[in-house]
Amino acid sequence: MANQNLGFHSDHDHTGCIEQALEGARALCSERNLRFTPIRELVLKTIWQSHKPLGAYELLPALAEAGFNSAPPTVYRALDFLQEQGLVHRIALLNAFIGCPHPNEQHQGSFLICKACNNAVEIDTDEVGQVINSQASKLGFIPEKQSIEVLGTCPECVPDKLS
Amino acid sequence: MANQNLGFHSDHDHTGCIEQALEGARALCSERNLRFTPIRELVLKTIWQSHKPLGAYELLPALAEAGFNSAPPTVYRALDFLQEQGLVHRIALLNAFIGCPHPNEQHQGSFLICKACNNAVEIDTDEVGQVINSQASKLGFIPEKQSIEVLGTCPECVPDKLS
DNA sequence: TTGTTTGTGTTATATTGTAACTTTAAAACC
DNA sequence: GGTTTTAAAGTTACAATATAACACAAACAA
Repeated sequence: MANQNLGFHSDHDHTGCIEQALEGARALCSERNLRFTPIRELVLKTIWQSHKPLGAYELLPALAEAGFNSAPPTVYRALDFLQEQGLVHRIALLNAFIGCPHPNEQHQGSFLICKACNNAVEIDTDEVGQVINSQASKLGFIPEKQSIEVLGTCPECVPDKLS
Repeated sequence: MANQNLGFHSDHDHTGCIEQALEGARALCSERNLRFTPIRELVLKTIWQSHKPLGAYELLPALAEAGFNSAPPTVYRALDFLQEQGLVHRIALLNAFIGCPHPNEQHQGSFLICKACNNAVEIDTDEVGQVINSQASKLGFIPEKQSIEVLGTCPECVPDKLS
């Protein structure tokens, strides 16, 4: 799957990202015999409108527009499903959700998050993740879920770039 | 400062942890010419009653008991102050706060969190933190704040220990 | 001691997330 | 095809977390 190592790039063809994500999700659900319902698809599609994490409540208007019930439980259920399947990640620092560019590979979902433009980019932390896990094991701790998130400023937003 | 490498140990003298934390905080504030007010002290002390992260609202009763105003802003202000000074960390995955055993050293605050008993232990992630930061830099990203949190099961709570 | 800054009191409300129950629609079975 | 079973969505109500805005008071600085 392409487009997964874009980094912070404002000038890519984002339509491609969306298409790929939806296509990938369809394939994945079909493989796993899961129902990729209209609501789930719409939520995923809305999340993929940008590379900015969206809050659950920001997804409600899209549901309303499409004629669905737009109460919180609806969107949280869809988000739960998408998270369980690895199609979206939740960013704890922001209470927000973002699409995963490679839902098939088993991984945690680590992010660089720009405070200025709000874009978030998923990074590969398999190696450091293993270091952390082995450190945990030494303390007798059995790790299950890891969350690595970095707040900062992306290259598009660094001051000198702007001047 | 002792007691900072306790790991998951249910049987330590916790009074020591509390005393040390408060003493350290007093020293730190005095050094930095900051006011360690009764409310700030009480909030810190309450947080240190255990090694379990506490939600902001769980701190309110202690304020009420001591005769202070116990509306949310009071506790959030104290928490903001304590966080700024590195005396407590916020655990994003839990929306909860925990005391920092070594507020003097510059660091991020990474945690192993037990889903069963809720205890959280701070771990040193300076090395992996640097790896992540250099990875970020390669993408032109300027990191500011890092959050590393691991959910799992602590040695006191692993099934075989219980049987 | 008079301003200025910092901390606290207070009210109200914003934001995020769930519980519990009903209704509908899809899938599985006969 | 019709019936049962299960999964998803609709709906209402509310819980949990966090902040805005303004009033007041105590500490500090000149």
